[in-house]
Amino acid sequence: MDSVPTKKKSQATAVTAEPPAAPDRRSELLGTAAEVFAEQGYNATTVRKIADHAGMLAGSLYYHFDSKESMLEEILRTFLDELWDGYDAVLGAGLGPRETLEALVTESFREIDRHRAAVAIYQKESKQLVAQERFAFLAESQRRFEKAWLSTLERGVAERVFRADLDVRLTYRFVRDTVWVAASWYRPGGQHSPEEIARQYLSMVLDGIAVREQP
Amino acid sequence: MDSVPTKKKSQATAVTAEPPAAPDRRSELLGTAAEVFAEQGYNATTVRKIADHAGMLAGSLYYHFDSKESMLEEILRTFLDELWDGYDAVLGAGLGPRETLEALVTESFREIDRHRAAVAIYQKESKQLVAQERFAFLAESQRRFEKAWLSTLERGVAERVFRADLDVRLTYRFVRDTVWVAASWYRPGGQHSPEEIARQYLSMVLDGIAVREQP
Amino acid sequence: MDSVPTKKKSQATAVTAEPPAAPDRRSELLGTAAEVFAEQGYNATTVRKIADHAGMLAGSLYYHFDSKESMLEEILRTFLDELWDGYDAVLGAGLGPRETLEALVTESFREIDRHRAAVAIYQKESKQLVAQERFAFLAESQRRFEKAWLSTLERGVAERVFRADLDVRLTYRFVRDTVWVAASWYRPGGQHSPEEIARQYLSMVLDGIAVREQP
Amino acid sequence: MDSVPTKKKSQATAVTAEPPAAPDRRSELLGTAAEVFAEQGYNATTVRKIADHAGMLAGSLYYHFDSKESMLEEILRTFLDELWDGYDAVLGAGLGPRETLEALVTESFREIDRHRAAVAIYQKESKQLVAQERFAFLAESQRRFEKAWLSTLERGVAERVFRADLDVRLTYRFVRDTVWVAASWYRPGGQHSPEEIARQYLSMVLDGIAVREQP
DNA sequence: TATGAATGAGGGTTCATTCAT
DNA sequence: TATGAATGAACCCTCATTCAT
Repeated sequence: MDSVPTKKKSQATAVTAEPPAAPDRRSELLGTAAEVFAEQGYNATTVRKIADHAGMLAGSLYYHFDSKESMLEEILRTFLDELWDGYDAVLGAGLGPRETLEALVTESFREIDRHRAAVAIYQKESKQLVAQERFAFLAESQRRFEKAWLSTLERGVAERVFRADLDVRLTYRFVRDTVWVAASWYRPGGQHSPEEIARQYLSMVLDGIAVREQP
Repeated sequence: MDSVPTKKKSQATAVTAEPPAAPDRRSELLGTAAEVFAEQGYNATTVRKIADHAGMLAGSLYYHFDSKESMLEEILRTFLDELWDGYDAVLGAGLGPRETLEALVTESFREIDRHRAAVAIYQKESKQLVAQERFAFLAESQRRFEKAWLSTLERGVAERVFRADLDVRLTYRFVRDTVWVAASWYRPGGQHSPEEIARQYLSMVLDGIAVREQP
Repeated sequence: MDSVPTKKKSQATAVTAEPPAAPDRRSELLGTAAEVFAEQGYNATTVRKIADHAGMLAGSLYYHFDSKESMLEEILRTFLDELWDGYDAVLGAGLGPRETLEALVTESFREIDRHRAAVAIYQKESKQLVAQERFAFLAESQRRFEKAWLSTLERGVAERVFRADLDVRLTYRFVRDTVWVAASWYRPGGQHSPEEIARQYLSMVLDGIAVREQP
Repeated sequence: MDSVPTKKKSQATAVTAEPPAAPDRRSELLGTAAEVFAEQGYNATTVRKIADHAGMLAGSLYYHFDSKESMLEEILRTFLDELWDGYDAVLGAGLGPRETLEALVTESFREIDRHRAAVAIYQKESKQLVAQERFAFLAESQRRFEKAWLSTLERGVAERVFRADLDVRLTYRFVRDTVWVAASWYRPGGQHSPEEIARQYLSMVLDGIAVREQP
């Protein structure tokens, strides 16, 4: 199960919770669902599979959620909300372009660590989903995302921190993809911490993998 | 349609004949299917949608193919066969590690150009598919792929062409994913040729995006 | 193949035949079809299976026949026509009840020998078919059949050749079924000739299998 | 519906309870399915027809059963299990050959009375089914069946209870077929009880239908 | 909260049949 | 006469969803 408690809220709910033994059955189920969606794909995941993983019958899920789609929506919304909490903090910190890029990448790997399943789902499904009204928030998020990265890269080029000959859009795509695609192989609790992966990754992106010729 | 001209043959056929213009209704249909699979995802693609795109009824497809799955298999097999033709040529050319890496990346972007749809399908579906006996050839290909890249990177490190502090496996994953994920946004006939994209990408990977401090 | 040439006609056609090499492609195909119908059941037999056995494509059969059902009809009609040729000869011969019964049974086993496939089809399918207008001739045949047997049995009882305590209808059913069901295991050219099987069977039906107590 | 009361249990349940009157929606549905299979043939029976007879939609059947085929399997298994309960009791009772034969025949007609539909299905379909792994139990049953009958007949011949000139295999086939084929016309609740039919039948088989010549 | 049973809309597939060549 | 390709109806089955209990 995805044991990802929403950071700040979790404490609040723990306090106010009324039915003692039900701190958040809902989030528990969402975690389970996210896990299965990530592993098998949204379409290939039947409601019954989710229910099986949760130890209940398919129909029973509908007490908690309106539909399979609403589960997906909630999973993605929760993830993106948290992601933007992090990103906004970085973007509002008044850092230089290189430091911003480093912070964004590091924050991204942290989110992958926390929401691996949601990220994997996002990667695989968002392209089809954005077309639906219900998932318009994905498009909105993508726009903000693109803007944040592009402007950081452009600022870097302008300030001569990044190379002048970059095709900024192309670079943006490469960087974006490489970061998020990591969700497909990253396993939380493995040998690399998110921060370490970020460092390695940044080292490669910023300085390249080739040995520099010593003049 | 999949604008995949068979490299060398394309000229020959263009010269010789149009009357036998239906040598391969089969390939035509596979191209259509690949397009739809790539756009909507394999599971979400109904056989009827493919048939619609091909201007026929769903049942008619079964005159040409055994099943929806066999279409998928043939699409992926054809793509991988051609990919390995190209890779094997590169790997057998006796190049140094840096040149090998450059040639592999360039070849990869050429394959994306030729088999965009198949690559996109491969990216999205292969993880679920390898579990099935029928798609065991995907696992085999992945093994060879990993070996080719890892050994190239290791050779580069040993020959001091690549940085000594690389985490080779991590680097492999980054490079691999970034290259192939390009299939999700690449549009053949767009403003960037495969070779140009390869060049930009290699520049980033090899030398980094940061401006080098002049000591 | 069902090597059942229509007895008398075969010679006639052989004489009149115009396309030298096509004495009766039609009957050949019907024989093939009957074979497959008998082995797999009418419903489970696809037109393609018949065509495969005949070395042609499914669609090609429609040059020779209107439909799958018309093949079935022709198979059954041919069989019943011949059956009644034989039965009518027996019934019109003015035999006593016991001799009539013996002759009918013997004739039946001869038909099984000649039209094994058709008999097997008849056994399995006639019950469903009679409901259709097209196969009304099956019902007609059944009526005649029942009448022939019942009257023979009744005559036998009246003439004290058969036991007085017989339930004639029940006996009729037993005799009828046992005779025809033999088509399901009979193999032409096996160790028992039709006449020998008839003899054994008649011996059992007429005299019983128990040893008679000698008073 | 299949009016198949479980022999001994029927009284117990009749006494204890009606509220838990739905212990077996499953058996109810199987009875319905058996009825339709018997009447229309397995292949010609659509799942929808079964559902219609049961007053539900086709898809709903799949809540109770895995597939159409699994319904067939369960129907045949249930029938054969009960049949062998009866046969084994007879075979283990230490009767003489004639009494064994009488008891087997009587038991057979009782099973036809109880499982008419299943017997009819068995008759029509078992030949095609045995080829499938899933229905291997049919072949097993057939082997035991043959052995039981053949040995009884042989014992009878050896003990001079049955005629010495019998072709035992042929006799076995006649007896076997005549008994079971009765399922195609037998109607439970008709004018003949199973025991009466058995008596008539045995009288014919044992003593023949011909009047004995009084010496 | 959860179950058991059912719904209804498809989805992949089969197959008898048609028809231009 | 036969082929190759397609049609269209029907079939078995799946699955998200509903609802009385």
